[in-house]
Amino acid sequence: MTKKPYYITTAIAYTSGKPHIGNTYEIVLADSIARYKREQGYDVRFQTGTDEHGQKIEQKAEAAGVSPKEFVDQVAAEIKRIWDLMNTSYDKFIRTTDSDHEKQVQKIFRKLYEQGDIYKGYYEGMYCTPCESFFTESQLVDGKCPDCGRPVQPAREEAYFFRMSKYADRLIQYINEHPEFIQPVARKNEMMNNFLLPGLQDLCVSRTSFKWGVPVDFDDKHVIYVWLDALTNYITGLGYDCDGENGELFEKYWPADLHLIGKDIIRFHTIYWPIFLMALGLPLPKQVFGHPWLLRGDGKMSKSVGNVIYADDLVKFFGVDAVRYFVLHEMPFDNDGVITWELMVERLNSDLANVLGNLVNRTVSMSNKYFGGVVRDAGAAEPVDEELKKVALDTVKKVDQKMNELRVADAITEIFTLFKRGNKYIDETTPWALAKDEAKKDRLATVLYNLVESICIGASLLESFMPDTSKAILAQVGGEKRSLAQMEQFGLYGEGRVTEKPQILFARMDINEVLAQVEELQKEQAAQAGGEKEGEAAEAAADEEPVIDIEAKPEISYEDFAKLQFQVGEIISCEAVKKSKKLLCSQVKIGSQVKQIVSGIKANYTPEEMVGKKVMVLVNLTPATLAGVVSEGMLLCAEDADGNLALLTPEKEMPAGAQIS
RNA sequence: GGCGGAAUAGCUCAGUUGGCUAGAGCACACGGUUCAUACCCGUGGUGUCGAGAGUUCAAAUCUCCCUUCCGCUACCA
Repeated sequence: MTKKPYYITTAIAYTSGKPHIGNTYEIVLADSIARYKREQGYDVRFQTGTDEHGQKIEQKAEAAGVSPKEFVDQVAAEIKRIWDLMNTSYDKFIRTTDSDHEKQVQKIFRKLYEQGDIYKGYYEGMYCTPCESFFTESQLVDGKCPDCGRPVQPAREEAYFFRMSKYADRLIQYINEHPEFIQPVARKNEMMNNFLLPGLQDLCVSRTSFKWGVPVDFDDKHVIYVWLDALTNYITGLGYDCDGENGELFEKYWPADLHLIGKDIIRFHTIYWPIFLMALGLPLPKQVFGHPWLLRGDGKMSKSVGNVIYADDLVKFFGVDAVRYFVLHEMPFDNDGVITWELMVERLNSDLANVLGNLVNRTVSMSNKYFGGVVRDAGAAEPVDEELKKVALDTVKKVDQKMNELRVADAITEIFTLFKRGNKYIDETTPWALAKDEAKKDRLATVLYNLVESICIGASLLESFMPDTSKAILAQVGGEKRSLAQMEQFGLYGEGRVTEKPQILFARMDINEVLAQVEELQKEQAAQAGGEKEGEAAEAAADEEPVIDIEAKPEISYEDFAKLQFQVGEIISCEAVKKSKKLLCSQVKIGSQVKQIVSGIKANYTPEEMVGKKVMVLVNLTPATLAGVVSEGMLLCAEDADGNLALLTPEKEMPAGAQIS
């Protein structure tokens, strides 16, 4: 009998730095699903890997004084090390710098170009520099920018674009006919309403502003931009060949059953990726699941604060399986989950140590004490046993059902319900009381047998989620790992022995001690981050603050620059713009006049704190109306990669109206 | 601004097509127990099911409206 194939992938991790716990969640989740599918009898192919191109990496490598390849080799090795540390059972770790991948990406690009899906676009006459937007001819209004009405400018940049609109209707149809394609379903509406139904924009698929990428082989000024390079890993990793010489793996496993990705890249996986596949004449993946994030409960993670949680630190504290348990259990299906040190210690103590660890411990302990470690069913059944058996067998079914819905957290909860039932069974049967009566020896043996049998079932189910713990439990109770089919009945254990002494599976931890250690760790981390900022770039560039890349604009002449009039302005009053989430409206004193200026900085500044600030103002900008309010200039701001804004202010006291040049 | 989602116990959440005294886990309190990792078992909730109105024999559930939060998106001079 041939097994049914099942192909599951994670997103490939960007090799700009060490992955934190949020990245790690995805691989552990995928691993649990992959392991469970194997249990279900599928022939599973599980692929993960790294996305290694781009300007950010080019710049980081330069800062570190190494070549981009050396840089990504190091980071990719680190990522792989953490994936291995987490005991994940991937079959293939693909890197986008793998030569066979790069070769295929080039071939794919060429093929799409030759069949007309990719075209070379020029910004000439269609680029509005102030709006930083590229428009097609049809979008222009009277030959001018449809947004601001100003003339569009000829630009010297060229780029390749993918004709997305050509396939939009087919994609809409596919999504409508396959309601399970985008998970959770709420995301489907977002994609439809925001992108597909309003009309898809063509996607820029090449860059000339950096070199670290796969070159377009017929036009080597260009490198192939991220999505065409990164997304295709799912097929190149199987040996896809665009000339039709596909490897066996591809024929067997494509289309993918599940792309597991973070919710931030759903758009690329549910719109661009399917369209690329359509263009290549390939079937689409069956399902894309955009999982939520695991966040810290006490604020955003930040290296400078030192509260970034890394998987290997967690493993040092709690061990691999405990960490796997945390991330899988705390992550709900469609909302962001929260993770804190307190929560982890609580889960460790109550679920892992008290419920599971202690159940195994007391069972092993009693078997040794009363029967010298021998476990066998003496046949002295009582009605109370039936309920335990029922819960055990039901748990198997419930776990299966939850896993088929990808409800991994719920599946684990079901297993722990069985362990809890085991503890209750001990109280119901009071083995220590039975032990006092020689006539009840058989009953005592049967009780312990039922316990061991239940534990074997629970431990076998646990394999997909906590593989080492599963093994450790089975070893302690002298049981064999069961297949799903073997868990349709209760009583397969036969006769066996438990280990001589119970091993502590999970030691309880004291929250205060943990927090004290965490504090030490955070100090170290913050100190390290501080050190890096002071310029020890070569040493630890991978952990530095992010490099900011923005699109390079064409060079301008001094004359162009001289057209811009900057002056210092003083904000004399400021209020939020109604009808807008991001805009503040300021009255700005510039020399003897006062201008009203609207700025999109509400997320970073309150109206109160704006007042009194001296800021840099672009004064001679054509007035425009924003959210119904006239704006007569622009406040200059710096912006980081996360969109945080900082107003530019004169470094020394300057009067309002002072010229800036 | 557009589209969508959410609001239930101290905390995290479940509540299927409207139907009995609204549930689970954690935390907390008390009781029991002693095989066990100071553990386990049991008991304990006056929760205006976000506010208001409506439909119905019956609403956490359906409709309308309001408030607050969140997601995606647009705008952000």
